[in-house]
Amino acid sequence: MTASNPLFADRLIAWQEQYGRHDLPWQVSDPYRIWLSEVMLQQTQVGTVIPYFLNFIARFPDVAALASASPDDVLAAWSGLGYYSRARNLHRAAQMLVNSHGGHFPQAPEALIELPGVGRSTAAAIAVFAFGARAAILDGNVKRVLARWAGIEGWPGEKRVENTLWQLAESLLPSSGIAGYTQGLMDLGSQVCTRTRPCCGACPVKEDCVACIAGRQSQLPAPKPRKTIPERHVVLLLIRDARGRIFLERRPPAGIWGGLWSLPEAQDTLSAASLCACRYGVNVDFDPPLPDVRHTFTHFHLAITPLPGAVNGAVVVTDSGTGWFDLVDIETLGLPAPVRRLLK
DNA sequence: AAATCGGGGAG
DNA sequence: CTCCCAGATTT
Repeated sequence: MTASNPLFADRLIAWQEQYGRHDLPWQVSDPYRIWLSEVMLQQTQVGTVIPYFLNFIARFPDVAALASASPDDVLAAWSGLGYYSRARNLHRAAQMLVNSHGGHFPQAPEALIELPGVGRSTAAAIAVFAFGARAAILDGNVKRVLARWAGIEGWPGEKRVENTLWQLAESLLPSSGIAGYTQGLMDLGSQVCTRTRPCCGACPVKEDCVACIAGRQSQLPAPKPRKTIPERHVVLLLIRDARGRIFLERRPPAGIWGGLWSLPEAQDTLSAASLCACRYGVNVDFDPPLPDVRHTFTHFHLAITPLPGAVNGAVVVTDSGTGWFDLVDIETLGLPAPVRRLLK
């Protein structure tokens, strides 16, 4: 049902006609402008591309003009867009078109993909918009739309996930109205099915969207797995009083270990004493730090430096967010696992 | 500060 | 094949 639902394309086409974009400067029949826009849009947003596009076609109105331009002039027209290999590839491709294709664009995606700077998705987009070919695109917007609609798990940068998405994209193609459908996918991804806070109320395929139905819009598509999990470091203070009790502090309600009793936390070993005096009104003599303890969370590593110390003199009365506890009582307290381990 | 984006090129 | 990069922009 999902992989071959004809209604998906029909709803998208109808939505695009009413709500999609129809007046972009590259929504023309000229393959040159379509190609140029697709390359510019590869890593750059529509709003940024428009002025560059207009300037570019003013300077280089067709393939022949671009092919005969100097590399410096092409780069100059590209300056500010970034990813300058796109401009160099564009220039090379224009010369290939003039020298090997009589200045005309080949129509098949398999031929278009031979041009430098044109990959599978860009080749399909050109073939669709310029020649009405029945081909699937898969850019970032489309990946997001399809991953959400079909509930495809995993990070789309992963080969397996990307293959699944390509397969799905091919299977959803309509038998007619390919240009409106393709434009609709792009428009939906950029205007409705946005990365954060998608406007699902305005979506034409919300009725059978897995992410929308399950409320999993923020989880699909899965984000890129962090290669290096961030490393954070804290100093946890093991403060004892004369009776051997340990000083604990209740953590703020939100954030890590929210609301749990925990050891006081310092930025570093040097600032610990002044922190205790200032914040808790106690004078603490600290011993040398104990060896670090590592604890791994889902999204970061935490290196804990345990810093033992003892209060000298009378203990000042504390507020309800802090307290002195006997080790036996600590057993029954809600403590973060690494803190509990530390206290043993 | 970290993620994003499609294609090319290196390994 | 599988990484890793380019760069401006967004979060």
